[in-house]
Amino acid sequence: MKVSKEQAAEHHRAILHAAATLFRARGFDGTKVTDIMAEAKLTHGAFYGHFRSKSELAASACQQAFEDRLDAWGPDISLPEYLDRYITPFHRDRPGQGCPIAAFATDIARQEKPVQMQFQIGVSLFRKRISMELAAAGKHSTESNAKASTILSTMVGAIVLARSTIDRSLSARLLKETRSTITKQFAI
Amino acid sequence: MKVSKEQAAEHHRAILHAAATLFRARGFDGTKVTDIMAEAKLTHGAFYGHFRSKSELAASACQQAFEDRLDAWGPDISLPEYLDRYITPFHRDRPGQGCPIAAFATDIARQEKPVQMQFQIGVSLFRKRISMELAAAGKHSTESNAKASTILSTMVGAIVLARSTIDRSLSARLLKETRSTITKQFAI
DNA sequence: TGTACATCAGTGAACGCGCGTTCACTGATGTAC
DNA sequence: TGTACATCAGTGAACGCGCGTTCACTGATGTAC
Repeated sequence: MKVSKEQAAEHHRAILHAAATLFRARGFDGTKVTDIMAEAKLTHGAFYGHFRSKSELAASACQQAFEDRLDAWGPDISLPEYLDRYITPFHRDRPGQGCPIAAFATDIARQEKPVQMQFQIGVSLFRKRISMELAAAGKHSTESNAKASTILSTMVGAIVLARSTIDRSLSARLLKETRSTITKQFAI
Repeated sequence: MKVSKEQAAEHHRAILHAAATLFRARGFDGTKVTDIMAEAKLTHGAFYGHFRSKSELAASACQQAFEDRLDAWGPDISLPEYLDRYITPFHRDRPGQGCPIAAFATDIARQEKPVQMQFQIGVSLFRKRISMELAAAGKHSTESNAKASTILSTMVGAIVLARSTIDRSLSARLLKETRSTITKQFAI
């Protein structure tokens, strides 16, 4: 049965949002089109009225995930504050709402080019933001790019490792240690 | 046609080796049983004479990959030397022979328990080794566990990020910057 | 404003391909005599 | 040492399930008069 144009647009957004969440939580291949549509309260057949293919959705959902994430890092949130939120069990346990870099890390290489492009753009924006924070706060702004790379690697690595560690207390310790070591080593 | 017991054992090893390589290079789900068997110069039907299932092979191959990797880090190789090899385009471009942590990072959560267990064991051994190197070389041995976590996160994060960066020169810069920042920050 | 009809978003059955797994068969191995 | 036969590793066709995608159909929307 047909629905109103507004309703259809709402559905489109719901599908994109469901995809951005599920892809991050279960991976691209681990998420079925039917799952996404069910999450959006629709049946799978309606999918192809909204997107040309699962792969096309993957690219849009990747972009969406980065957008949401960068929006959530408001300009009032400093790098130390952001790290305090990022390197946490809370973030570890919510991959669906979490950092797309950590979520798609190894999956992305096996996706089609358009998905990789979106990922690429997201990573660049993310690193730029870190670099800017370092430059704003610190003295040696020439080093801020290099430092940003290292800090980003550490952030992503910590979440990825924490997620793959079954022992929850060991996993939490890993996060805590990493967070405090960053503070000491980079003085942030 | 039947082959000798030695030949069969050789085939078993070949399958395991092919799996350890291909799983790292293309992921668990991205690698077909047929591909593994072809790499081992056999046909897919023979697989189930050697392993009960693809999943069982995944666990063995994961263990194998860690074993190979840790064996390659001989006792004569110091942490700085190991980092010089790890955080490189060479490593980035050879996931099949590379670090299983970086290769399986996000995949592992979607595998069956036995595979996760093997991964877990491997990560622990790896971190222990880093921690020992730090304790041996440094003064503050109480901090070496925490530092080891951070360094491991950074190593894994750097390779994962470098692999997902399409622009090769940007990717190489990221590695170079991360390697040198670690030296400065941790004095190693 | 009310009615008739064309449009088109959504439904759910069905298709088809890929891949893990099974199985009847083959023929070399290696054991029994 | 040589021969006959049972064993069993490997082969490749076939099975079956899952999942992305298609399609005929439905019925509410929204336009034309």
